[in-house]
Amino acid sequence: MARSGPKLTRIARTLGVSAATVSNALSGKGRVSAELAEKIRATAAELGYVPSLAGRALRTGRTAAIGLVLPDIANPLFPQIAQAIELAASSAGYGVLIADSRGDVTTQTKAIERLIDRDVDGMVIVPRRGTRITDVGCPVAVIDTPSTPGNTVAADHWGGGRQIAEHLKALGHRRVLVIGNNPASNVQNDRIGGIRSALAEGAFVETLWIEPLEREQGKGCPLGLAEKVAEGFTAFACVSDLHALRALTELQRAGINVPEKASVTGFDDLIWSPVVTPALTTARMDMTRIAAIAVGALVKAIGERDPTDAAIGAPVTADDAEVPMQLVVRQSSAAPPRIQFQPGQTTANARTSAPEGEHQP
Amino acid sequence: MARSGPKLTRIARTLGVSAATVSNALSGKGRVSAELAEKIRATAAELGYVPSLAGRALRTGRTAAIGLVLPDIANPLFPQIAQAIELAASSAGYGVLIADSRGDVTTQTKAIERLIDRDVDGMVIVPRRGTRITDVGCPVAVIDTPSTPGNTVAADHWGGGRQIAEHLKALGHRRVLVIGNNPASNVQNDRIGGIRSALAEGAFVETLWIEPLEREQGKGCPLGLAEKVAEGFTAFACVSDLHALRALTELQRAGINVPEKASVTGFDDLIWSPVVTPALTTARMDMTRIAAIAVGALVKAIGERDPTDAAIGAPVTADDAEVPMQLVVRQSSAAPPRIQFQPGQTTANARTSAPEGEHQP
DNA sequence: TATCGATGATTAAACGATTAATCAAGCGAT
DNA sequence: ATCGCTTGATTAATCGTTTAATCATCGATA
Repeated sequence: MARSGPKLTRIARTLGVSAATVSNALSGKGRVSAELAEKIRATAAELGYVPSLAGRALRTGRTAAIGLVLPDIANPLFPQIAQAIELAASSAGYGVLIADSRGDVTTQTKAIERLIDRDVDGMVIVPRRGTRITDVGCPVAVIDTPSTPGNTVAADHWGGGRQIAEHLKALGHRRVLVIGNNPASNVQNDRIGGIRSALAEGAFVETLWIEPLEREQGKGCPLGLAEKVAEGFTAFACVSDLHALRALTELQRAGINVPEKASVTGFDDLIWSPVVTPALTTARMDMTRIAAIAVGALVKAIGERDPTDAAIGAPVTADDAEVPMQLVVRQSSAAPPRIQFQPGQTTANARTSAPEGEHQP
Repeated sequence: MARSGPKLTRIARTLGVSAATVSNALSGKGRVSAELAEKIRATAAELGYVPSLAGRALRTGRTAAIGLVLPDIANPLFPQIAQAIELAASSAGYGVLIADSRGDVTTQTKAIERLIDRDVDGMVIVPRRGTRITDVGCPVAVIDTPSTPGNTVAADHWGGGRQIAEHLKALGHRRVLVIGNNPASNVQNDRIGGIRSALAEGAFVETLWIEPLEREQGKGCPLGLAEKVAEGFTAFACVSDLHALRALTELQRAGINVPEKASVTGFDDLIWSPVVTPALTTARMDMTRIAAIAVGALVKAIGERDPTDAAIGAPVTADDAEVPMQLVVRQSSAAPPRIQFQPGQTTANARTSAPEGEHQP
């Protein structure tokens, strides 16, 4: 209720015109003379007029609010996403309502329903791994991965995987262990696909899935990376910085120095990545751009939509659905130990990227 | 606009009564006979009636939405907080609008203004370190620390500090380095105060502040913990798990095994705490309870407030402003190395808490 | 000069709910 | 039988904005 501020009628009365004229002048819609419009804008600004969203919503059927649905709000990416979406939305004049789904599917449905009941104009959904977004009854932007059908916009996870892989290859790694969490995740599969494709010739790649392993051995169980090192693996390419962190500390704990004896890479450039020792090499998404595209497409769809009609179909589409990832090289990746080098390899090139100090045996 | 769903009048027409009666029946306010009320509720449920928030907001001046303001949305605690607040708010019938302030003070003010312009009924603010909440013009619940004036509810950070300290003391630690980020933070000061107070007799405590150090030596600089170990420090009590992680990896990297040669503790039980090796000993806040109290107090204040009056004064108060923290003992804390033990110490007791394997020299 | 069009502003209805004021009916007591 | 009170429901106003329809004015055209 615009906290006791001036209403439209207040401005109208002040200038001796009708409320409709004020509305027209401010929205630039009806027919208002230039000078009167200017005068109206001036006094509106002077009085600090802020339109009542409630009044407008009632009349137009638009609440100027969008919902943000994340599968797992405990996801460490959440801050990045929320921040980016909020920025994009607020500069487009939209508010952001959050919906928690605690990973649970039924809870997610409930959360979406609550948003609908609140009459959001649209929603941004980062779907839970593998979940298909059912028709929700308002425009929806989906941020998942380019290979997902119905995806609106996403980082080029595959390309990010390629970049990580190229980086490791250039350093001289030939036996790489890819560490993922759950094979049902589209994002993870794309990242891994990218890694494998870039490493296809001349390198051996194996994949370790954490979640199945933990179902067997219990949460937080060791991943057995020391054994993998013994098997000749020199690099651990993790599908998220969280797993990279896990790998890093497990290796360190086992006395395997990173990056001298083994390299570790992650994804997403999460908060701790630059802070740990050694700082993590990772691939970052351009969340600001992704959010801008998602919200842009959403707002466009909202504008084109007749607010009185009911459900609409598929998620909205954007012109630019694929945003490149950026490789961030830090200290957790370097050339593999000498003994692992294959004959004919350009060791010189690889060595230059290795951090100073702590040389290998 | 309750997406093409049935309106009040629709129910009224179906039953041949007036809209006012339906409204009264549903809200239980006016005078409606029991059987008619029941019939109305039944058909409302059957038709799937959802009241239009916009219509209601316009009439009552209540939007049933609250704002959530966090100083730094990149804060890794954000997911926990947001999740808890959202849960508490939604079960009280409120939606949660997020406001990003990117750490910046002016941006924070802007964000708060946007929330006001959106007519939130109240807001929950987790203030930036040291910031006093100016009068915002709607009820406000502040979550900071019990010692902050104007605080509504918070974890007992001091008590959490004491628990960490008691734990370390019981393990036998006598030289403890406390690691904080910024001395201007109320929360950090309380945590450190608690630690120091419990360690006052019979132990030596020093505090290391990261932010000042980084201003000198650059972001991500080493904290020099190996030197501290050489100086005889056996435990590093960090004011956040993020710093604990930094300390842990720096120590591991320097070849100092945790917890055999040095213990590391954190705060907040962040996402990675159970996952790293060794898993972090930490102190957790009961965010669910804190959020419930904050939102409860807020909702109460909203209910008592006359929606037409303007600014109100101080933040709302709650009966129970101090929620105890919970010590979570994991593998990163153990008895200090033998050589550090003071004569007359009950080493047996301390040893029992130490993890098996990897014995000290 | 009467008419047509364009221009600039006003009127009034509508969005969907809440609520104070009003009204009708039933019943007990005077 | 009438007055007054309670009960149960209706009427109508209201919140603040938007917008279709209307109206008045003036200049130009026939």
